[in-house]
Order: sequence, then C-alpha cells, then structure tokens
Amino acid sequence: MYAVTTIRASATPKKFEVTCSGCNMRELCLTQGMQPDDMRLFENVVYARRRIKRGEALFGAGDEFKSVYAVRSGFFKTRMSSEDGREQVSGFQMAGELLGLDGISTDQHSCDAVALEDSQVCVIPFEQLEQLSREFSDLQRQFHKIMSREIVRDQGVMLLLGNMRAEERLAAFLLNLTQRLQARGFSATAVSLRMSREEIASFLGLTLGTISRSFSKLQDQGLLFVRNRQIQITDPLGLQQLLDGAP
Amino acid sequence: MYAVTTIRASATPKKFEVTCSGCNMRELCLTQGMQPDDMRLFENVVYARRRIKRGEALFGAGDEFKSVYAVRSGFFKTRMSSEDGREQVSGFQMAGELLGLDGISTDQHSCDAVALEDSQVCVIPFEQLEQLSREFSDLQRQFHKIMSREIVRDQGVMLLLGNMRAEERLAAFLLNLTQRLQARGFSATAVSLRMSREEIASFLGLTLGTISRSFSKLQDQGLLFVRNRQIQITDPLGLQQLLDGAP
DNA sequence: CGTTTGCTTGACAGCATTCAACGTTGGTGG
DNA sequence: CCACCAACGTTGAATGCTGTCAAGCAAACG
Repeated sequence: MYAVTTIRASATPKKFEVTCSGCNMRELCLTQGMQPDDMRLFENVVYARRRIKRGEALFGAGDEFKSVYAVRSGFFKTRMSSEDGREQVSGFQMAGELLGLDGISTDQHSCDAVALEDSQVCVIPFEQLEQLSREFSDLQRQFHKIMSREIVRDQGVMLLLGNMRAEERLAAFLLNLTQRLQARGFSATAVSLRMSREEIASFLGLTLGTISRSFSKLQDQGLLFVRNRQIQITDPLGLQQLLDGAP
Repeated sequence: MYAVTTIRASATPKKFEVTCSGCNMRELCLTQGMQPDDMRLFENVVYARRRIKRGEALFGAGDEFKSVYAVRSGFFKTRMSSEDGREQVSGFQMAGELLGLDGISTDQHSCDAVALEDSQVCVIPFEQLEQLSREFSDLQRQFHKIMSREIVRDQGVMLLLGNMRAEERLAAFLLNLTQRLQARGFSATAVSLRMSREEIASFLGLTLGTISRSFSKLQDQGLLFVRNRQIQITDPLGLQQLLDGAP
C-alpha cells in the first residue's frame, strides 16, 4: 500500500546556540508556564538538537525509546502499522509539538516519525525529563497536560474516523491545520500543505481518489481554492458549518 | 443518534477496607512495580472508593477534573461527542484500568464515563498523585507508562477505524477483549459481553445492523458461536488470521 | 402476561473504493 | 534551455461495502 522503506537520519545530535528561554515556541512547548530560573536548568537537559532531512525518519517503530523530541522547525508525520502491514498516518506534527510519547509505554517506539520537510528537533532525554519533573511541578504538570492533550487529540480523530463522511473529514482536517498554524502566527486562510494527498488520505482513513474528489467538491461549493498544495480558504465559516450543521 | 441523557451517580465517596497491597489488580494498576513501603503511602492517598450503578456516569464531559479513577470492579464505557452532537464510544474499561486521563489537559473532562454494570472505582486525587509521583520514581514511571499506553491504544483504534472492514473490526475488537479478560484470569474463549450491539457499533465506527451481520458472518465461518451477549470463540486462530492474512 | 428493549434479517440506496486513463508538476540530464 | 521522466494529482465508470429503513422476533422486565 505504502512504501515501507525508511531512511534513517544520521544520529549525530548537534549543539546550537538557541535556548528554550529564547525560543519563540516556548509558550506552546514543554516550557509553558515555567519560571525563568527553572527554565535555565531545563536548558541544561535540552541541549541537543537534531536536523532531519525531508524524507528521513527521526525514529522508527521498534527503535529503543530514550528521548522525546520537540519540533523546533519543520514538519513531521507519524505513521504506524499493524502486524499484517496495514499502514496509517497517525498524525502531523509542527513546531512546538512533541514527538515520541508513544515510546514510553514499552520502552520502544511504536510508530515512525518522518520529516515532511527539512526539520530540526530538540532532543529531550526522557530519564532526565522525568527527573526534572520530579523537582519542578510546573514542568511536571505541563508534561502531563501534553500527554493528556495527545489522548484527547487521538480521540478526536477516532470520532472523525468513526462518524464523518469524506468531505467532513477533509474540512475538519483543514480547520485543525489552520488553527494550529494560526497559533504559530501563520495565516489562517492561506495554507501550504506539506503532505501529499495520499498522506492526507491515509490519515483520514480514505483513499487518494476520494481526497482529490473532496477537494474538488469543497472548491465547487466555493469554500476554498485548490492549486496543488496551495490551499486558499475563502469561507472558513462555511467549512465550519459543514461540521456543525446538518450535512 | 444515541441518548444524550446521563444519570449522575451520587458523589459520595465511601471508604472500604481493601488496600492497594491487597488488591488483586495491583499488578495491572498504577501500583505495578512499587515497593511495598511506597505502596503503603500510596494507600493513604487512594483511600476513597465510589460505587457506580449500571447506567450511571462516573463523570461527564465538562465536569471539573480533580481525580483519575482506577476500575476496581465492573465495566465502563467512555463516550465523547463533538459540538454538533455526534457521539462515539471511545473505549471500554475493565478492572485495573484507569479512567479520566483525558481531563488533565484542560482541567475538565472531555468525555463521559458510564458504568455498563454495577461497578466500583478507586478515587485517585490527581494533585496528590502528582505529588507522590514526584517522590517515587517507580510510581511516576508507571503513571507515564499508563498514559503512553493509552496513546498507543487510541492509535491502534485509529488504525482499525481507518483501514479495516466490518468483520475485521469486530474480530479485532473481540480478540482485544479476550486478551484483556485473559490477563485478568477469565476464559479467553467464553465471553459475556457487557455492552450492547449499538455500543460496539459506535466504538467500531459502524452501525448496529452491520455489527449484527458481522457476528452472523463470523458464526457462519465457524469462528464463534453467538447467543445474545454470550460469545463462544471456537477458533481463535481463525479470528486472528482474519486480521493477519489476506482478507 | 404484556410491554419494552434489544437484536436479526431483508431490500434498497448511497458513498467510497477500485481501476484505469489522462494531465500536471518538478526534477534531471542532455 | 529544453526535453524527458517520474511522481503526483484529477477524473470517470463500475463495483461493493455499509448505511438506512422497516419488519419481525426474542429476551428482559415489571
């Protein structure tokens, strides 16, 4: 169905000059709500960065779990597969979001994380994260919130996959994407998709053809303009109403 | 689609004599891997129990989040809904499993937890859980593993909802159920379902009719016997192969 | 014993998949 | 700079799975 081959990024972490306190994602990341002094200590733990080239994997299913990762720049997808080889994109991650939380449960990652464009992540060794979060309750609380948010997010996707039809799924996907982009200072109406139609399809439990058709239909309804991976949302409320009101 | 009415259980926590160290679910619960001495301290936090009658809610979406709950006996479903009223069962929980983790992210529960039979839960005040897990790394680690396991579980459901056809979904559901029951000392082949066909359908993103048909088909294939809510699995490997091999 | 609820089954319609053909884009090398 | 190729995306037609609706039945409950 999808290519199983996975190119691994070189595992060499590099040290950069950027700090958590100086990071413009700090209010969306683990450090949210931390005291400046505590953050200084946290920076001693999160000193390593890793560059991941487009198409390379940050980690793969089965890899030993040692760290979680905060996306510093770029864009990722996570992809899981069942024993028989069925694959599915389980999420898309952008700057400020955490990757690797799946690995805690078994000390092994259960999905692949692949960069959709050249990216950079902060490496957060998990042992040390746990240790620090034993000392700083702000950090502990924020970490728990992030894990919980991931649970709630996944359940939202379950609702989407279980209840919505193709157009609604795509609308929900686009709205979610634009909301997250907006929180990062980007336009809420002009989106440049980083993922292929096939990846969107996989994430939404549909096929490439259905996604393409759904884009066309949303465009015919005057809700957006599609030009390759450039999406111009002309009627955000209309998109939203696709989900709220009666179909 | 589904009834929205939710009867709330009386909020009176009761104290029982049973301790964590004496609980037969201790190896499946938060206390797994804890030292006996630490467990004693933990018991001072987890002193309250709540009885929930069949059909009553342990908590509901929007309720303030104060505690997580460990199922001591009985059986629950969690149910979420989107703004427009679409509902979906997001999971079924049995003894030893944790409820309420969704509430951490926003300090409000985002789903309902409803007892499918008369049940009993241990109330674990979250503030105190965080405090204790700052002192005991075993507890901290176990809690993180449980949250991570929930993430992985949800992603497994996403894969099911996104990729499988009706019979496969039902097979996967039954296998998952029997595995969990087996881990609790019950038979892996004789299952007494606690949920209705409609609840199974909602969980699997299907309709009541399709579930009923799928049960009949699995029975016709000689994989199991259905008699109301009593399921006798006669060919567990065959069920498993439904998922592994080519459909 | 009657009523209600839950479940099964049939017929039909609809939405998404499948398969295939065609068009477009972007990258590569001449 | 252009030509070519491969990957990606769009669209059409036919198939098939699942949803919908309704009828009938069984089980549970009072």
